[in-house]
Amino acid sequence: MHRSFQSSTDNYANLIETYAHDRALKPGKLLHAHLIVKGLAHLTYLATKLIAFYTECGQLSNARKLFDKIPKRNIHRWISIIRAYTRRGYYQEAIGVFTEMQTEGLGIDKYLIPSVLKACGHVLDQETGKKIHCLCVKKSLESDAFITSSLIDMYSKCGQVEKAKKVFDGMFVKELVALNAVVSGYARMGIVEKGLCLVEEMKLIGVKPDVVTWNTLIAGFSKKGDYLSVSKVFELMLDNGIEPDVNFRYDEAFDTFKKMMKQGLYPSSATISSLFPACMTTVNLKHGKEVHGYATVIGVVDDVYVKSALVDMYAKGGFKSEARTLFYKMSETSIVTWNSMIFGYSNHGYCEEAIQLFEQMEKEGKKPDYMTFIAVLSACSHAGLVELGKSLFNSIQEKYEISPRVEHYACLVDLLGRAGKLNEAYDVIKTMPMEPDLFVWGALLGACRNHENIDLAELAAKHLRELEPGSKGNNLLLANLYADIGSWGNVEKLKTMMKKKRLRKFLGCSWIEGS
DNA sequence: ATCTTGTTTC
Repeated sequence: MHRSFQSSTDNYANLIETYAHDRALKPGKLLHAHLIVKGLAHLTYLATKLIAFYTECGQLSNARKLFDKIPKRNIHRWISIIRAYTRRGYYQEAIGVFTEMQTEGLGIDKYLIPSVLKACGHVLDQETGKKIHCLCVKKSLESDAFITSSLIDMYSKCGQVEKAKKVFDGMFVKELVALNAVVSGYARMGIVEKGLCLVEEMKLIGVKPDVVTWNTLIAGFSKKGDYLSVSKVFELMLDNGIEPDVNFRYDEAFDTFKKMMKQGLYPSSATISSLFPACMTTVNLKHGKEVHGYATVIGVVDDVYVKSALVDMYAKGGFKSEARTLFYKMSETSIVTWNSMIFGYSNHGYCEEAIQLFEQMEKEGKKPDYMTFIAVLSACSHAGLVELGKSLFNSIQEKYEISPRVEHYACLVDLLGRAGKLNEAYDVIKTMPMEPDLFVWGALLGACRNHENIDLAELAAKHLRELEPGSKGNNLLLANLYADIGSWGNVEKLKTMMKKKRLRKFLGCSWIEGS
């Protein structure tokens, strides 16, 4: 190949990458046309870049068309489209293409497997994940650190933390990323202590935890409301010194947080990137702004994690304009940020805006994920938009090819229940493809109280007692319902039953800010 | 050379 030819294709490739990065659809299409005229568009090297470009712009059918033009046995085309899909969150599609590739008998590529496993983890596709695990064992790829870390992450995300741990135990050199993935699995299952133990254990053999490790632990303990452990982790973090990957003044940042925590201001929703639990769900804008200022001063405010956490903080607190300003100023958006905004709108009664933002995502070719639908369905629920909610629920699978999770069914039951369609809600529960969890029955019970349906309420309460034997809250809800309709005998019966079972009221943690 | 971990929940 001529040198000049080579360098001109390289230039084209770089240009396509730039357009992909900027999601500059029009210039990219023009360049594509130019390449066709020049007779260069068929080159695999450029075609694979164009596939990534179209995927990045949300133009899936164009990406697929190009993909179909490259000869089937060319491995680069498979790698390029699967990676592009995974990057943009088209996980189901990525898995689909991978399956296609297996059908073609092309075997597995060690650089491709991590992307596919990532996709499996995101859509909870354990079945494909396990198959890939088997293939990796067959091809002796389990010793590859990237593959092992990805396997661990996949099991961890699918709720199989013990399996993740087993793979981790088999690792010859313990990778930090793999450790973090296991810890995150423990956190997800609510057994963060195990994660902390593992971290301590790994420190003994020279694996140094990093920012991600600490954030995962803090997030895990915060979610459980175990603030004592949160401070313990903070102390540990200080003792260990953080690997400085960003150049700023850790000491001052932590002094502030330590001071805040001494005052009882614990971060209750875990946050941020390079050390910034920018915190507080019980939104205290004063401290939040302080942390925001801090992040600005030390120059981490543009970090996507930091900014997402800030948007979330403002959105949670109902500080609409602050959240919105930050959101629209973000150069790099993450699906989490969109979701936080939609939740923020929805939880503060701006349901119309929540739905509008969802529609805007669509316009911008941003693929919603399962969390987006929880957010937008709860907006419909609050606004009483039953029909819209139902059609959105159906679109999850049909249009977006995301498998509805138990959370979505809980939203649907809530939507129908609030609207008084209790029987329809119960039908959903009877026909849903997975076991209803406590949020599903909880939604039904709540609706039963508002719409005074004793039979269904008793049924829901029965299931809740089985799912959550230690809790008193659901029985209280039922007792309130009995009281509402004046069924005092039943109230007494329930009280006796609760006494017998010694159901103690949970001690609630609440934090009220002193002015 | 390409690939993996941390932010959002009814």
